[in-house]
Amino acid sequence: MTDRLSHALRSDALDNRERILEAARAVFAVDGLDVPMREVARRAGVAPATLYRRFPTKEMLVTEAFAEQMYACRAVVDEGLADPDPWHGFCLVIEKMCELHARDRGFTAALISTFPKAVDFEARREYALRAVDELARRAKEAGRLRPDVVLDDVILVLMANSGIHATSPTTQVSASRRFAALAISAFQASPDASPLPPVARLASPASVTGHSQVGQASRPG
Amino acid sequence: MTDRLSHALRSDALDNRERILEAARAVFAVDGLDVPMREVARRAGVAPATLYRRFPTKEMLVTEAFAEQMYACRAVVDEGLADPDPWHGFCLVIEKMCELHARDRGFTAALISTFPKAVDFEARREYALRAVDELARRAKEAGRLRPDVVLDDVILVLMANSGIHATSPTTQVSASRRFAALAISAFQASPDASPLPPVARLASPASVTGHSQVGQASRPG
DNA sequence: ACGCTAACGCACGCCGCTGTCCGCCTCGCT
DNA sequence: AGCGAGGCGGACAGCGGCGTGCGTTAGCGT
Repeated sequence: MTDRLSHALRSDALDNRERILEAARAVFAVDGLDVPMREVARRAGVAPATLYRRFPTKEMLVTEAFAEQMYACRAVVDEGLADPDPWHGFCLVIEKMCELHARDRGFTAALISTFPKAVDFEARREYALRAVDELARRAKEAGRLRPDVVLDDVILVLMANSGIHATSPTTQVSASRRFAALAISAFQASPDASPLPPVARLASPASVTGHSQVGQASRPG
Repeated sequence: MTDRLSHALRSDALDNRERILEAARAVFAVDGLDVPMREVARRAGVAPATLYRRFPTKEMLVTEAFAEQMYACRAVVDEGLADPDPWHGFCLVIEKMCELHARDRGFTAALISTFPKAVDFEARREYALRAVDELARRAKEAGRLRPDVVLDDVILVLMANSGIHATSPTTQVSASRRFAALAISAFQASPDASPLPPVARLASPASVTGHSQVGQASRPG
């Protein structure tokens, strides 16, 4: 599909396109998605018109800019799924996802709430959620993940992680790492765990939330 | 100090002032702090000039609007401190704080990150942090709070809680409640708790963070 | 009741962001 | 090397929010 675009693009245009995307990624990562289009253009050393020609709407720019992040996202969940120890894989996913979002502020915004229309995002998102769901099922079967945890809880934690802000990128990832560890502590099966309040239905798709208990091992009672 | 202002205010001015604050609270709670000043004025049934006359800067408006929230905040920590069971008090503070922030999106923004100049906020904030610190110390002594938890972790959780967004207010508080429960699970002392990654130094004041271990019982080493 | 003065709101100018048009440039084909 | 189409960038108009000056209104004290 890249060819469909690039076959008609001249070399300088392609070059500019790449620089725009690079600049967009950089500035989105640091300042979030609310930066003006002109700022992206300025950092790319390009006039606004050029930017608008390549990416008529900000949504398109964002979608393209975070494509590789989406790949990273998929890679993380696949890595988690591949782990022989499901609990370890689950923890890995939590940690990596939190770090991913900590390193790129804009990606979180893009993924969580901002552009619901980007169908490509939706598909990948659902894939990731299904994978986490499966991982959680296995981790519960292994007795490491507490049984009353729900897929929405994972989303909850990811959303919460996006609320963490720090002054420096270093502090940001370190804070996020710490938070991920705390979240994992909360998810860990424990004999003296208090029951949780009713689940909050968030954005998990119906195809996954059909069963309210995430990765619930089919138990009769 | 209210008298110092109100003695010079005419009755209609005072009435408008109250309506402005009410409108500000309402809209800040739902939409956060990024709403235009004119929107507040519109909802209050007041011209922009009037709003600006009463509150020359948005910071002043926010400070006044959330004064009662700050009282509520203090009340929560005091209630927690007064609890004979420190762990129960600690949990109470976490829960109530999370709910407070869930119910009022703008308050979170105001408290956490936005207006560092509001000295009154700072003082109250520090007071609350000291109280939580003390509570944590006692809860650790009682063996209920895991010893490697740090005051910054509480801030971390509160910040994270602010990242939770939902479509309806009901879902919002329910999600936040669930999150608070998970956080408490993470904070709970447990024999099989994995060690935590290094703490992320956040915004806790030096007067409290002088000792890095929150509420650390004085141990030789 | 009357007037003084404070408060109100309309309307204005300013600024930053958005998105688009048009003349010049340059890449790429021959 | 020359030509043509596609690309580039400066410039422009529209919009929305911000903060303020000024004529008018209405509270409050006498």
